[in-house]
Amino acid sequence: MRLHSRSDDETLKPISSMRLSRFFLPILRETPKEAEIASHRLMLRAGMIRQEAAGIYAWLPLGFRVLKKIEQIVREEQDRAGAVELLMPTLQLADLWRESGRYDAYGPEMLRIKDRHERELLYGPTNEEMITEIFRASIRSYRDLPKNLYHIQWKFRDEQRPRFGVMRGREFLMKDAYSFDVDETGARLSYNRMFVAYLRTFARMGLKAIPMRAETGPIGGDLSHEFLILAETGESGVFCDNEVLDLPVPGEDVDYDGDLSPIVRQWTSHYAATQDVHDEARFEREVPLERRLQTRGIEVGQIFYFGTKYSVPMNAVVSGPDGVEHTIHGGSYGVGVSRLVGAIIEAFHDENGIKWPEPVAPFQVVILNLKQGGSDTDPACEQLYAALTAQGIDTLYHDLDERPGAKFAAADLIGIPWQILVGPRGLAEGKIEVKRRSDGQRELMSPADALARFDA
RNA sequence: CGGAGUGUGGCUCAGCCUGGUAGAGCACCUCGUUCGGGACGAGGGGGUCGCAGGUUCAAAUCCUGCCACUCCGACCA
Repeated sequence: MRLHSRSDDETLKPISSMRLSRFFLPILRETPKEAEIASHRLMLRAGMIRQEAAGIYAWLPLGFRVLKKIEQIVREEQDRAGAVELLMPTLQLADLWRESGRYDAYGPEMLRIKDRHERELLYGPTNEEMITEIFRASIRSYRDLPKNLYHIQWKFRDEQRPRFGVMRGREFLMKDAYSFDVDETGARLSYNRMFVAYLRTFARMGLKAIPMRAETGPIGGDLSHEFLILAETGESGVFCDNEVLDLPVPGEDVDYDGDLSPIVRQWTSHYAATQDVHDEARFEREVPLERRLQTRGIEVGQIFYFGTKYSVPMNAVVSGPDGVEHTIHGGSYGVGVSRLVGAIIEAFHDENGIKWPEPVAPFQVVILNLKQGGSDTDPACEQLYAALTAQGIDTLYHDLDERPGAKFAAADLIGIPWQILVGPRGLAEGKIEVKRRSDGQRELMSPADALARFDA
């Protein structure tokens, strides 16, 4: 199988187009009874996931594509902000967690297992201990700081009650980054970099994510923000000044080495808090009545500054400019990558199915051959499919011998942003129809015009 | 972890109360007619009825235990 093709500009580009006849897309016509919320229902119906156990899902090809797209956006923005990717294992030694004191503190949410030698292991719910161990083994000088290391890896938290599909699974894919600085001043700069990176990350997925002051929970520390997207089905109650919805998101050219505090200040000066930390008196004092927004939200990320919580017990120190050892100041920064798949669907769907924002869509375009086997439609579809693929557009060609109605329903369900309808009726006039999934807008045009429109 | 439920073909469900050798719709296969918003007809394939015991001539159905899953609540990226 060819995995790559060489395009005109000599860069390697993966071939991501697909014929439905070769794909694996087990669409369900009826809604499985266990699915309560829209994203869970639609992910099951669209053949994106299959439940294997409570809170544990197999990612089928369509869902996997979206997961990968989201993961890549997260990765690009972490890299842009100066974080460095690595990959830590899912299994960790219990002894490592005894060093920080969390092995006993964490409770039954942590999955504990033993190997054949009776050694105690755990399936990592997070990686502060391990990254601190990795850091302290190699970094000795303040001159090597700051550092921010991250990985995108599967986590396991044995939730008492998993629900809402991938929004609250036990196994989930998370990006977790860890910053190391010589003092609190430096750590707060690292915190701000992640703050800004998160604003950009979620905006690139088409989401309005609002940073809110948060409790620090079992991770510890004294400075933390949760990033929530607003959705009625969210698990957290939120109170905020609706002006935060219109604040500008920093562009690609943001200087991560510069002073980011004005951006952070702008986003944090408006009232925004989850139910846990909500202060009604302050809310009423600071926000005029007409701007008070009380709704629900889905947490898609959280950032913490936790100081020396792990570096003290685990003895992570560097030599400072003064020649003496300084305990490093740390922060951790999580993004729920798999949760985002569900969260995005919650934000973008209608009664017919999903409406993917283009940056995370599993395909950009789906071609619907309205008369499979037609002497005019088949070659027209083949030409479009080949040309779009050559243009670098991820295209799904619905080439199954199904009735038009079934193809329309399937296309709406799986939510590809653009549908190209190729039928004998339009083709008789040399036209095909381009339909935008987000608003249903349709336009008749020639195949050549359609190709021009999608010329990246 | 408290409370409430559910396990019957891939999916949605009926059958269980009142035991008698397993059904429907959708999906799938074959043929034909169809074909711009989930077609129709005819024929066909597919199920250890969650698992293990027990009662009985006979268990999807009654009894006991276990397992899995779901929902409400408390808790969490």
